[in-house]
Amino acid sequence: MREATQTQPQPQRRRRQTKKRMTIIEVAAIAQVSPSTVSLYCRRPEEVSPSMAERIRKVIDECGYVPNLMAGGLSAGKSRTVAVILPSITNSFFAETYNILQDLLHAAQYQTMLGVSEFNPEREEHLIRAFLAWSPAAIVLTGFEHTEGTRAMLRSAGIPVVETWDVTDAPGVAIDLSVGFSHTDVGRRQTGFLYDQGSRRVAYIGVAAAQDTRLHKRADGYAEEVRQRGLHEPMSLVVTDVVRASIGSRLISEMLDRHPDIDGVACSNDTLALGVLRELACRGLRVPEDVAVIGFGDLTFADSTQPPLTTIRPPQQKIGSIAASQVLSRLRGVEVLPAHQDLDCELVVRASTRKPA
Amino acid sequence: MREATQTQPQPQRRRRQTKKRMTIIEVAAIAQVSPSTVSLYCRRPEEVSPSMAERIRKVIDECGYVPNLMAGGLSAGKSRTVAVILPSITNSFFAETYNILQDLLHAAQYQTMLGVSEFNPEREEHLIRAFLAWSPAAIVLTGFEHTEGTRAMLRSAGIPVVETWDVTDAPGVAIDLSVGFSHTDVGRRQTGFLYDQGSRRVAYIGVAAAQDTRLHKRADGYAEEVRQRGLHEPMSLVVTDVVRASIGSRLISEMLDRHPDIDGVACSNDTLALGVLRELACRGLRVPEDVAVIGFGDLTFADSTQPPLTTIRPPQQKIGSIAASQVLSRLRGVEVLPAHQDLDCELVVRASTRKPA
DNA sequence: TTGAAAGCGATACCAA
DNA sequence: TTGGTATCGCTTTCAA
Repeated sequence: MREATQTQPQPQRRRRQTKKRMTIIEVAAIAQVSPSTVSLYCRRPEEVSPSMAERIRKVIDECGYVPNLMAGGLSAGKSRTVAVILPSITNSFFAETYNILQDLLHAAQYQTMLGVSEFNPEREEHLIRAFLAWSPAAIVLTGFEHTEGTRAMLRSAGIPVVETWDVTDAPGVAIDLSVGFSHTDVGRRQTGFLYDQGSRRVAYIGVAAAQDTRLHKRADGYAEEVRQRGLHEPMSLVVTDVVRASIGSRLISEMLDRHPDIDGVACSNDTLALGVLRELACRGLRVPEDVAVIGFGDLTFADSTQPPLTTIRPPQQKIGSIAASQVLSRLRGVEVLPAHQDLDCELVVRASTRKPA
Repeated sequence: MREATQTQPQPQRRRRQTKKRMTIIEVAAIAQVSPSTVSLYCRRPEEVSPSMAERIRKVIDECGYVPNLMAGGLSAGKSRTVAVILPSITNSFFAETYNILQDLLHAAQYQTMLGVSEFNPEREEHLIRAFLAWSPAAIVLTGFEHTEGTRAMLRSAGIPVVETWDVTDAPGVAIDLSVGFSHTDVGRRQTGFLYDQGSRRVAYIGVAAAQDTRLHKRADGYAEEVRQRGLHEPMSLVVTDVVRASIGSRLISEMLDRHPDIDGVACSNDTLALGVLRELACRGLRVPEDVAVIGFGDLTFADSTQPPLTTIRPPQQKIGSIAASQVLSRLRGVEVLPAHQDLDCELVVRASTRKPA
């Protein structure tokens, strides 16, 4: 409801009634300097003389002045914001990457905006479109799988783009910068390790959102390794579903029905592996004596499963810190080398596999 | 590097050389309407005549016009952004709340900015200060524990504030709106259920960041219930550390050393409970026959531990959806009732506890 | 229903 | 080093 009358007409017609935040002009007035100087102080304090700096600092502190980033961004044509898109943050390894990224970028005075795409490229495009309306200074994505629309938008946006959690050799695949690791290698390594510790018939099970190409690469790595060893045909079971441990139980059951003689299982994910361990225990199969199990992710529970889970630990934090430094270097105009970083995963050997010979 | 000469002086001096995004003025020119009309169409299409709307829509689609939200926000004095602060997103129940929030707010054309406070109120204050520079339309926090600075900033910001994941009776504690559940009740319920299913000596173990007051409330609920039953003194072990399953093993060991006769354990967290299960198995104690175990969180692995874990499931998604609707109602000027929602948790009974009598 | 014009609060160029 | 001033792109009165 509005007030029916106004006692006195305001000198300027007012557009908003809320108590307004302080502006740079008011700060300048109180500190008895020009707004330009205050602005300069806020952005590059070292270029202002110490005496003025001190005067301005005091006023800002006392008044609790918070600069309006929208005004600044509009004027500068860009904002101190970095958009980050992750496929998922629930019980996944990606969350840790965001934590590090947020910390590092925040320390450099950049805000992060997080979008969760649920492994869906259309959703990702939608998120990116929304983010671009904020003129972000840079954007961090997961993987190389994007819609054409996404690629077009990002190219014409002319800002640094970092794609994470995967690598590519093929030229022209990466939009700009990238940091990640080879998922094919992960699949090979999981599988190879199972053979090395004595398994002779190794299966692969996986669950993921339809569009999780990284999972499929890991499964491909499995198949390559199996073929190279030449002991049997690949036996893999990869389904599209939400990742729940109970699905691991279901999948290993199915696998055992089809191939009762397997003695090793590589899983696309630790959560899945947990379900596998449980199902094997229920069936009276011993781990690792009858069936060895290896996971992926090294999630927080992996060291306490029964038996503790051998797994591959992706460089979650390193991905975050390198992505941050790539972004920051680029924004500072420093050349980023290498533009594409290929990191290593760590094999964490626990009790769900035997000691390799 | 700059161009050495300019063939013709530009009509206006240019400030930036990058290819610029399309503006509302250009859209208006092409569609042969005024910028005001385009703006109106973007915000309230129904107030524009169908013929004009169609003309504008076509131009926007064809040109891929993306409005500059910073300009809009600056002009309107507020942005279509909602800041969300969570204590943690790695292997925690909070992540799911963010997913739902993001979805619902996005559908209503609001962006979310996520900050992770790591359970640290100072960090939270810092994040909020940074967010406020974007003039968010609303802000969603976790818990009622904030610094004085935070409370002051939020009060003077004059925007809807929703505090989540906890409830309070005390007047003046909540800043504005809230939605959550009673952690004391959770502690009581975990404990009560262990008694009900036959345990006579129930212990509590917990791990959390120092400032996680909600965990302490759950531990308090445990103590209350123990005292009410009157069978023994409370036996609890709550430490400050990162949440890893292996810590559960350590804590239950310590507990058993001090109190070898316990026959029930309530855990502050499922991850912890996993470590407990493992340690009990290692010691040859049967679950639930010798010691019954109950967790909190119903994380994705809880149905596949050995044995599957009885636990309390917090209304993660409901918190997110109610928080979103509280925010949206308030922003639409609708009165939000009730302003403080007290939700129920669900007891999920699995095999780590006996059947209650 | 449509349009003209005055800001919104910064930045960045240039001159002093 | 400091300050004057013209924008940045949109929203919002208010008048037509």
